[in-house]
Amino acid sequence: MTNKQILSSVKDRQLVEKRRQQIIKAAITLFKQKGFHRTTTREIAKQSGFSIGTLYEYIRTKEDILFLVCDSIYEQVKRRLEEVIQLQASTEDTLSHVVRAYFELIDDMQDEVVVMYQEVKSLKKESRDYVLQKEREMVDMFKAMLYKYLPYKISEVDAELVANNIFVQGQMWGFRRWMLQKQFTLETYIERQLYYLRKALAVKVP
Amino acid sequence: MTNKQILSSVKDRQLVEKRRQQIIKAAITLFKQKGFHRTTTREIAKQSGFSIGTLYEYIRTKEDILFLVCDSIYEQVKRRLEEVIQLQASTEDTLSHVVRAYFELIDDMQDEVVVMYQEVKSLKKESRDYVLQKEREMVDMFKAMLYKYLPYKISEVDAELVANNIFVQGQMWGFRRWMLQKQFTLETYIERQLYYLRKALAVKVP
Amino acid sequence: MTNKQILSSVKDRQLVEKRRQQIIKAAITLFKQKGFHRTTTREIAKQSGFSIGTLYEYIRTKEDILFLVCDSIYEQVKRRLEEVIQLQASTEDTLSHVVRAYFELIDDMQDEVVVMYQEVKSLKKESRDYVLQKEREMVDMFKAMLYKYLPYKISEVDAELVANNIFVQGQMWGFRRWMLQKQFTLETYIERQLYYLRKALAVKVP
Amino acid sequence: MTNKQILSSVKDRQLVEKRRQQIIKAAITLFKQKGFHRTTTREIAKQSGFSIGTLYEYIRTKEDILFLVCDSIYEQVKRRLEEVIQLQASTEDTLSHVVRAYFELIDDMQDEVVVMYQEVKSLKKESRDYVLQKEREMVDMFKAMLYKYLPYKISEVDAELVANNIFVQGQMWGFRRWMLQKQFTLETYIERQLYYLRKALAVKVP
DNA sequence: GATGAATGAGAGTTCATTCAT
DNA sequence: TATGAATGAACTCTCATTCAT
Repeated sequence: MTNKQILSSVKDRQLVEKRRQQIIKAAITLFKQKGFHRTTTREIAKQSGFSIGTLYEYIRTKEDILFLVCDSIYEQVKRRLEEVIQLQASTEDTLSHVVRAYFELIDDMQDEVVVMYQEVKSLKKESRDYVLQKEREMVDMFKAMLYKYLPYKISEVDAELVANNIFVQGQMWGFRRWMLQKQFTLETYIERQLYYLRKALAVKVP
Repeated sequence: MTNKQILSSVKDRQLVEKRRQQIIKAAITLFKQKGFHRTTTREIAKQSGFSIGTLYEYIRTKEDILFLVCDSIYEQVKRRLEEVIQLQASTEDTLSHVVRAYFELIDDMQDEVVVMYQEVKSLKKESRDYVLQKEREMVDMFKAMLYKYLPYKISEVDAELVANNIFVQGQMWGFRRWMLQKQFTLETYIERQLYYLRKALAVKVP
Repeated sequence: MTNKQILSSVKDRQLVEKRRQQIIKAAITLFKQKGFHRTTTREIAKQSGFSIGTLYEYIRTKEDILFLVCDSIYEQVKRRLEEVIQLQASTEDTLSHVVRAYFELIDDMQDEVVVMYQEVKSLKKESRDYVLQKEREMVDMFKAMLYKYLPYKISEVDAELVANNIFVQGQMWGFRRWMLQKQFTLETYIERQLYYLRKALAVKVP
Repeated sequence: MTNKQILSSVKDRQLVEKRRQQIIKAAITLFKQKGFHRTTTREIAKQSGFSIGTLYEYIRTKEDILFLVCDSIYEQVKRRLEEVIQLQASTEDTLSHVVRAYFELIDDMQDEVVVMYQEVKSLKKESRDYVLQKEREMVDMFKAMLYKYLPYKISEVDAELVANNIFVQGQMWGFRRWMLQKQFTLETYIERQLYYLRKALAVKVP
């Protein structure tokens, strides 16, 4: 799965993987600055450290690059979120720990996250659906946590809502920096969001 | 303010205003379908009902159109939000009423809202800042409401946070339709968000 | 029919016609020198006397140019052949007159004819079929003449064969110059071909 | 002669010959489908069964491949024509036999012949002249036959004309299939062409 | 001898913008 | 004011050819 679906004329699977990481890294840097549409394939090639011809040995169209980028970021975020959940799995107040870890993760991958949310919509339906599936899965992780760690039974609809709220509040930290950063550090942001989350969920932990 | 800053070679102020409304309407229709970058000025002219030459009598660059569109939408949303606040100003549980009205407004202007949030980032810094100022003002309206109607004194930081949360939950209804619509109608969405909002704010109203 | 099927973004029909004649003329000149594939659209634009952008206001793809060229040449050859037939319609030995006129016509349009036969095959099936239909019609004119002016009844199969032979002997004069021109002038070529044609058809005229 | 003039970095003469046969076979297959210009060297390498690198060990440019192909086909046609002439050399009505054999040969090598005539023009002058020399030689064979087997003395000019006509009528069977095949089988085509040829030449044989 | 990754000139095409009418 | 033909910079993508392994 993942990159596999994008054809490359180069046979060496390892090399393909390496080159694609270079492409992704370069593309994120550039998309961050000027967005997908204003970034040219030549610029991506140059930033990747090879020629335009070489770039096209590893992708077929410019859209492929966008897909690679979005897919890679979603995959990373999701993987890191999974790791966190696995680790925290037995602590008390796991909910808070995971939400905190999620917000930290977003902060850490800030640039990537911004790029991703700005550009997924430029993917054509098929690729977009594929990528958004991962978002669905992340929200589902939050739902699963709510079911598991809440001291009472939450309805499915409410779990869906709260999970989405958490998810979006994470994005918000990436996206609305320009508005939030005057008053919040990551730490205060997490702390206050958790405060209200616990109140909303009537969880009394720490 | 607003359009005034964009130069037009046509002198008749009224005509300028009329034509620009046509342009904005046409552009929103098209941006909704294909986004700003994939829409051509020719298409906008055609959809507006006049020639490409005429289009350029009322704007100077393609970016101007984007600015016109974003500015117009923000302005509308903001104006409608102000109206709502004015109207509801004396009811008990004004908070709920306004939030509800805001969510309904977003639902009503769904297409415009999506277009706006997808494309503001394509504006160059200066125009973007100008437009985002309106977003700041909207958030401030929510903050003002919290100060005014909450039965206790909320800290500025918390007001900022909650106002942003409300604001973003509105956007969320416009943006995350693909994820939410299986389980929510506008009514249930509003109802459940308000439920959690009240719990978080420890407001016990209805 | 003809050009009509190729879309142009320019509205003025007369202008379209005029510009396309320029394009056709330029393209023939260039195709003659280097063939379709080795000629660039930029070169065609330049030779046409306008910019690359303007070229693309009158055609959509490079293939369109090839179609325009082939179609135009076939149309001309066919039209001139029809005129000749009309004019000669009552003379005795009309057959010889028409064949002679046809050979002269080929000689006159030598460059065009060579270009046409070299490049039709590069058209995609649909366009090619459309153009070749005109060749079919020309052969049919010869067949019609054989039926009408031969002093005996020729079978359909034989009419088909002889008509094709005449047609191809015309092309041959355009195509095989490199081989024929050492020994033939147009006049001697026509004279000897007609000599053998009459013998083959057992027509004794002049 | 022949391939010898095309340089190869590989020393083993036999291997060169073997590889080139592979290349020629692959190229004909591909040129038949998409023509010379639309076929890439990579495709030729793949179809030949080796890598692009290896391909370039046996040729220097893409044009070399075209030359190899054209030359090889001309050589084959010519060789087979010579064999036929040798064999039939003593029969009465040799003329008919050879012409018949020539038409059958064309039918047999139809694909190759079509490829060849479509693409020779893409060779650069020098190579083209080299290849066309073989065509000259074939026409000369027909001329020689006319001198030898006609019961009267034919002028050189007429011999040239008739030889070319025969030659072109052969090509015609390869090239104008789309027009001829509704009414002719190879057999009827040969039979009717011979019928008219004999009448034209006033040969009364069978 | 064989391989295939790398190269980059160059091709076709688009589209924001201008300006004469 | 309105029009739309003209422009050309800029973009994506291809492919013949090379060369280190």
